[in-house]
Amino acid sequence: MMPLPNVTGALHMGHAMDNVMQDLLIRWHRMLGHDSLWQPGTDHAGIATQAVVEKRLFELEHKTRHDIGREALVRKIWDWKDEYESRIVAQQQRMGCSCDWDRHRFTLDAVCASAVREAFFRLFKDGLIYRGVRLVNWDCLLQTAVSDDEIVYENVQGHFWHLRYPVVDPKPGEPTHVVVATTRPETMLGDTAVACHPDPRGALEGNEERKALLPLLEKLRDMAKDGRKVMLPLMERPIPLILDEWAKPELGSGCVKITPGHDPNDYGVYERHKDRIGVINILNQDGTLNENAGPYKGLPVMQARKAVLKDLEARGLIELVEDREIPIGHSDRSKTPIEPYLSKQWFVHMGDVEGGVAMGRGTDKEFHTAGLAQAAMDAVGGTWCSASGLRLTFHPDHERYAGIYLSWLKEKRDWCISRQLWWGHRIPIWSASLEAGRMSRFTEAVKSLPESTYHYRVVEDEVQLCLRNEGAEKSAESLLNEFGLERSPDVLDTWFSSALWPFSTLGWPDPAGAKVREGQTPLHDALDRYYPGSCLVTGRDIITLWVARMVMMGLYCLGDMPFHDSFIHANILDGKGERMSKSKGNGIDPVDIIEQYGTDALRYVLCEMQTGTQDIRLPVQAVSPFTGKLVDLAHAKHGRSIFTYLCPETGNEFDVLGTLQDVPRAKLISDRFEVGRAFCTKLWNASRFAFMNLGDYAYAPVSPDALREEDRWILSRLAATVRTVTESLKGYNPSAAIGAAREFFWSDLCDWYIELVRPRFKDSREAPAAKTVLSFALDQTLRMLHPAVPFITEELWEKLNAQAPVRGLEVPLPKSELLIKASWPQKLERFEDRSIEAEFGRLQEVVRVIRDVRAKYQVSPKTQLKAVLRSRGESLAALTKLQRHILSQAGLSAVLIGDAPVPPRLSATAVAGETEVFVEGVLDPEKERKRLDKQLAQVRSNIQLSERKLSDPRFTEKAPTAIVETERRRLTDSKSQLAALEEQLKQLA
RNA sequence: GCCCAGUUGGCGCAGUGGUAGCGCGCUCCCUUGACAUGGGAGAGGUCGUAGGUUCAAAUCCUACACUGGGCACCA
Repeated sequence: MMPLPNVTGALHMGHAMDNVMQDLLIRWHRMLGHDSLWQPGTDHAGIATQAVVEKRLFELEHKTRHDIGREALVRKIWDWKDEYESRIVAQQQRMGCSCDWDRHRFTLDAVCASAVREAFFRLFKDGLIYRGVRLVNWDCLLQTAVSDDEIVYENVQGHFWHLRYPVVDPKPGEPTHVVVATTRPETMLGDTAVACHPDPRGALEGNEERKALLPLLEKLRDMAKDGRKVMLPLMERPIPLILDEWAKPELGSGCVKITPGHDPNDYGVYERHKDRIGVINILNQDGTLNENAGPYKGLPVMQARKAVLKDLEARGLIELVEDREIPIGHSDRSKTPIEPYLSKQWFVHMGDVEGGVAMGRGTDKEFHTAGLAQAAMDAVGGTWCSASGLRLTFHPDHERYAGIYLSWLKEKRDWCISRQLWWGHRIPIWSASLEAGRMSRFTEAVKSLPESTYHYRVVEDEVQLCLRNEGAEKSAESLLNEFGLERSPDVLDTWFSSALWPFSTLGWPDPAGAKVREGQTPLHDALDRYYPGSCLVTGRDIITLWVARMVMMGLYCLGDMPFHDSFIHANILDGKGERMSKSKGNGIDPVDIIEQYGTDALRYVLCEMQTGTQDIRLPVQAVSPFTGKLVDLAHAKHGRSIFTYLCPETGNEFDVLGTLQDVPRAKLISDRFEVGRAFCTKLWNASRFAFMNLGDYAYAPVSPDALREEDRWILSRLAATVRTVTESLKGYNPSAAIGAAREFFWSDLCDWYIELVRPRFKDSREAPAAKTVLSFALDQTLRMLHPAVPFITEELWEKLNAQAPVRGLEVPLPKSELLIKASWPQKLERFEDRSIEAEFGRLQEVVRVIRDVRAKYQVSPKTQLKAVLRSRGESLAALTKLQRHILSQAGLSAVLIGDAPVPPRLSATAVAGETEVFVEGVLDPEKERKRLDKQLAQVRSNIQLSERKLSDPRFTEKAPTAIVETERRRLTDSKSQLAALEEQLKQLA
């Protein structure tokens, strides 16, 4: 399942990472022959989208949603959705996402809507959805409840006011005032009590500093026991002193004002003292004060605060004002401060339930659990697994991500699912307050509805009727009218529908009857075939909001996991380490990268960056609209605003958000993607070379003995690479996979094999085997790279098919016209050959040493040199065998190899492992001495290290023998190197 | 406040007990028919700090510092 992007706006690099990781996996699995579905879609994103559209409506037309009404606003949001959904799909398609596009879904599609309806119905019937009066987080601008997850805390410079509440009729020896402190003084208008601790002495045990307060607190405790009151100033309302442990003697004055209507903790206090104190709501939905605020009615919160303070000041009731940094919850969407607000909302019961909860009721996977949250907790780690044997594993660091998941779930806090919005799935509840007679007539009449299409609950005098689907709505029409039942105007939290995404998209609860859009693939067996799914790919910020809820709802509705793997990829940060986002002006549109560097370059680099749990810093550059050059935003100077920068060359100002009319817009990109472009170019050119040389290649089986050393070497390297790439993908490590493929392709195939094999193409006896191996290696390379860089590999595949239609070694490989449908490389273990790789390692070492001599002496590559190699053991054998390659790769006209050859008198010398290299005819004693000195220093320090180790009996006794052996060998090698170098230095002198 | 990560060459990152790697950037050399968006060679790191465990620590443990994240709370 694709993590459905919000239709709030276009995709940025974070989404690109998410989508590319999914495409990498889906293409790989497709090549492995797995039955694969990648279900694409978009999310209506309730509050987020409505907020964006409302904001624009106000900016452009100076209207609020109330000015234009529900229908008109919803129409505008649909327009917005259409625009951005098509833009998102276009972005994803340009990124090469190989989704099942004919199954694209939107969370408000009919298919999804029926799942939402069904899930809601079941939860309601099971008593897991209820309506309650609760203190919720209220967004005064959008005028809706928001969940805890939609709040961001920001530290704001504020004050801490200490207020004095007069005691009603103080007796002698009693305080005349009680001091309470608050950061929100206006809430005092809604105070219904002042609390102090029932046992201040116990609470202050061991707290010497605060002991002085004890007499006062004990006095207040006694007064509270006595039922005494204080006078709430301004409102002139007597309110009781109560005893509650919420009052912390170690803080402030030790007493606390209780405002149950506007503080979650105080609401808790209210619930414990319902018999004595009440709840007063002083706010209107728009954040102004209501009639309960008396003279302050109509004022917005901040103005009311000033007025209240002024009046308290005038009465001398402010004891102290402290400056203080206060974390204030802001609505993530409107960015305005959240007000705790008492209102009726719908909740999903997350905690344990008496008698437990039946999960997947009616399916063959049905099981029982203590509660919804508990079921989701059990699904990760532990011994639980579903009836089909599944549980959830996070990748690449299960413990870490499971920790985040669990720490959130274990709170088991009820989930507020109602939103006072117009954009979303409307809650399928019809309700009315009925007096007793009508209520009993209703309960009779409702029985006429088709059984199992409805469920109702009576709470006090209110009936709450849930209708299962649109059919049920039709049959209930007259009943609804008769009793005046009205549908809730609220819509569901957007996460409610996304929690169902893994099966709502597949037609649950009725795949056969599911109404898909015109031209889309009908669902039929889709649910059986693709649920449970296998893997969910997402970022870690979504683990709680979405992953946990999908698990919960999947288990509840179908009795099984929506997926068993969750791949958590890195977040993309900018050059300063800040999260990338459009609104911050550091967001990169993947399409801009694609235009600059190409899709495959984008994908290649994203894969390379996805290493593990490490977030990725992606330095962002603007393309200067004046010079076309890149300007690094981490170091550029700002212009007039934080979204404008100065072009360092021209000094002109440009804008990265594109909101300022008079300032030119600059595109944002990152030169980090150059690597990807270079890789693709190299791949293209190397393939071109192969095509040129394959010429009239026709496949003929090649027996292993027809292979030359370099053929066996490259096949061995290829075999190891296929293994590494496959294992890395299995372990959700794209970086390791692409790294291994790159290393093979570039460093082995291009830098060595192609160079070694080049001469053979001109030799008719040598050419066939070389062509067979080259075409095979290229074939396998393209397959391995395809999931990461699909476009260029597909193009090259077509050309390869034209040039060498049949490829293979001992047997021909099955043909595939398209690479996307070709199979993943088979294991090539039979070619893994450590000894040939070791031999080539020695060859490469020697060649490098000779090239180094050339570089140091600035000998032109055209100049052919002569060399003498003094070697022994395996090195001697390998070098002798590979002599022709030494000649061609080091640019030698002659080479003499032996265990005791006579070194030329005047020669540059070097040591490569067990081999001494003498390059004839080039010698500058000064330079030579420097080179040898440097090598000597290295060898000496190695010897010192080894000797120190070996002379320590603790090492030789305690370390594993293999390690000690290696160390001994290292020392012998180093010593013979030392001797050789010293000998060479002596020759110079 | 609690918890979890990260800290490795100028930059971005690998490396989880046995003498530090990759890519970019940098320096030098090279336009030889795949490729200068390239090739060859090279310089550059006492692995955040301080202790500890171990024959041996970038790697394990403890503390601290900084950065990021999660959770809770904030009269």
